[in-house]
Amino acid sequence: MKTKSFSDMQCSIARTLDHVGSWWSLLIIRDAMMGARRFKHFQRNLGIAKNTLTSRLNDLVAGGILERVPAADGYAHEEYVLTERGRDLAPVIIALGQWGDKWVAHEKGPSTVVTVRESGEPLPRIWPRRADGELLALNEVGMRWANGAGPITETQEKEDPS
Amino acid sequence: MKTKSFSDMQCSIARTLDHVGSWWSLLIIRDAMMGARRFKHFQRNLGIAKNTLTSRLNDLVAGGILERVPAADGYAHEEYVLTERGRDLAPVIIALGQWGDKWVAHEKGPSTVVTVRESGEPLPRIWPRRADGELLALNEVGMRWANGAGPITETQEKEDPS
DNA sequence: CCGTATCCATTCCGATACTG
DNA sequence: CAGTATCGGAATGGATACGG
Repeated sequence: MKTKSFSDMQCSIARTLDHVGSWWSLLIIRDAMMGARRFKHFQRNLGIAKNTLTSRLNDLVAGGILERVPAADGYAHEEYVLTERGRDLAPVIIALGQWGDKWVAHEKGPSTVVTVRESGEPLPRIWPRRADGELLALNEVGMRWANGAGPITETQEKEDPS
Repeated sequence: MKTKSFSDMQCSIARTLDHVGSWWSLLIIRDAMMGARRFKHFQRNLGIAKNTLTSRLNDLVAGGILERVPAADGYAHEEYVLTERGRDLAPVIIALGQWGDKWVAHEKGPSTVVTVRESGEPLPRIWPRRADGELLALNEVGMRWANGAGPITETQEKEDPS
């Protein structure tokens, strides 16, 4: 991000963060998922400065998250639409939103609502599941370094206590 | 974040982003999920400057994501452990990692592996599902503003082309 | 080992004015 | 409407030296 780029880290999370770019990027992606396609949509919804928005949009296009396409209705301007790469960020966006709804909700309630379209009910929490769809407890999820080492609840070392 | 705080936005995503603080925060949380508990763990794993690490850790503690606890082994130092609030960020972390694995993988492969502990197999993709666990296509997921307005694939307006 | 205190470089962002 | 150009302020992050 700032001084050091994360893109050379051998860590998918860091590489993703480096790619997405900044917090504004995620909010722009959220708005794109909500249907925003035009410069003025993003600008109005987010209250972001125009030059900043230009910069973020360019980054997202360069990163293959957004794509510039001619306006479908025949007008002169171009529009910004999510690529497959960008749509694939939906779980990240939704998970962020669900965490916020649960832990840092606004007193006036959430501004966006995510539902199962078929039933109209709120989308179940995005959460680790088994292949058959069963929810997993966190201690049933194994996180380890690719080179071996310990599970989520243990430290990676024996030696050298303080 | 920078100049403007997102915390007053009526948007769970923005509020979450504001809470988490910075990219380093998410990497620190990832490490904590991997079992890191001590200052030196984070510092070594992330290659982060000490003062920056101090600052981020303090923010995370203040935000209720991490908790300072006495070292379990009786040594003088304290350790940092995830709160429930922090553990609840697991879906975000995992989703970020999965996106990175898919789209911006490192040539040497991912550095961390997430599995179903029971079977040892890779964790299925974190993705929106119905209550019964069935995967949803993105167009089966409804995203709308809380005050009404259109679905994910439509713009929010009729007026004012150009 | 775990920080804290300075100092400094880079980046991000916002406000404003201006162009096609 | 959709940017671009310039400016300045703020936050992030790194290096280093120092204390508990």
